[in-house]
Amino acid sequence: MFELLKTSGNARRGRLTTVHGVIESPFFMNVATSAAIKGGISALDLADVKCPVMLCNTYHLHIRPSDELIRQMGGLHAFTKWQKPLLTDSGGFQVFSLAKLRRIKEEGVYFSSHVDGKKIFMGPEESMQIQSNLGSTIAMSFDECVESPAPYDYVKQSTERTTRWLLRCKTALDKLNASETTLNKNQLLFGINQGGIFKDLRISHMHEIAELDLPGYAIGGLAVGEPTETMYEVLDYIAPEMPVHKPRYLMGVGTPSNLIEAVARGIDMFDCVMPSRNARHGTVYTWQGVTHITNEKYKTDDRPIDTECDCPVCRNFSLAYLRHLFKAQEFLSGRLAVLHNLYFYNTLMERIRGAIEADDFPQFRAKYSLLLGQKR
RNA sequence: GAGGAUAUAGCGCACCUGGUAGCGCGUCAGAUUGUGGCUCUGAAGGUAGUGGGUUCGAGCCCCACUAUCCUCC
Repeated sequence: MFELLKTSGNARRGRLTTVHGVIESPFFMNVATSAAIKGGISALDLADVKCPVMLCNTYHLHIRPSDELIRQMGGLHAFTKWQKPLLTDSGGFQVFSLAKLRRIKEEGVYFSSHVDGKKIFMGPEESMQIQSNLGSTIAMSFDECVESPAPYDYVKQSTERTTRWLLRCKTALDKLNASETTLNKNQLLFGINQGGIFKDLRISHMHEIAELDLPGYAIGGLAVGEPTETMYEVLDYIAPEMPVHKPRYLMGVGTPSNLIEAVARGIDMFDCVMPSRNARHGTVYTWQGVTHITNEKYKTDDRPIDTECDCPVCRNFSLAYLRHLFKAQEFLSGRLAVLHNLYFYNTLMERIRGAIEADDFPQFRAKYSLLLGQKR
């Protein structure tokens, strides 16, 4: 159940209630692809970085260790010891971005595993079965994420197929949720809007999937190569077409600036590999902009990453120490930088929520939207 | 003590029959958007161990010295 608590312009402050707990929105989901946040972070660390939702990947977990195994171990919550809400991706995006030799048919996608080349078939029913086995709080529908740019005719054909796949997803998950042996009988299905950067396809697709009255809706197929301004234009016209009383999830986005700008356009949920991937490569976020830990200027810098940050890393370690860890390729470098970046992202969302509540969001946006994208 | 080999960027190497030096790693800087612990882009950095000779011209050919390595006694 989603409650819309307050708005500020198009920005929304809401609350999503699930069987695994209540989530205050807007929020950012922390990506744990293979049931672990890369960088050596376990579910036990996530409270320290104020993580509201963990996101795991259907595609990866299906291949290894397999969803059947995870189900046998009691589902993802029991397996990972994460007790709060958990979202699973559908596998759609990975099939299109990682898998080799894929063939898209009406029934689904045939592809080879990126791990061992094994031939795999995944369609809407398979994706739902896998996510049901994983027992996540929120399951995402199986879609095709079309790369950008793509020709209009192909996007149209693909989007229509994604609609048909969504119907099959709903039928399949309803059936699974009704089964006595299902781990999470309250598993929620979110639909995904596609349509590339074509306004008429985006809007007609949104209207079609909204008719299913699903518990939430996502916008897919953005931040896949198009200019940032184009992504904002799509949000400008698609968000008003989305159900008001359902959470809106912009998939795979983005930079701190992207999050602020998307919230300003009415988005409630995000996920992105950026804070964790960049952290592992030495790029960290601060309230004065992004910076590279490995820069020589930090060689003897005794200050924390961000003097305004009170994360466990900034309370204890200096830039000089972190730079050393990166140069020495110590495993700890990634772990500490990831903890900081996740704390930063989750705190950013917390401050956005606070700003909307305090009727201060326009000022917050004006102050930070540009600043957070700049180099410190 | 004798014989042989090598000396070129911080490190490891290349430059074919002599025409004023390239590569990898590292360093420095920048990318990175539903994560294959990646990947990509750009920059700085050497006048070739030292001295001399041959030549219009030497990293390359010759001599001496120095250093290092290998083998033998």
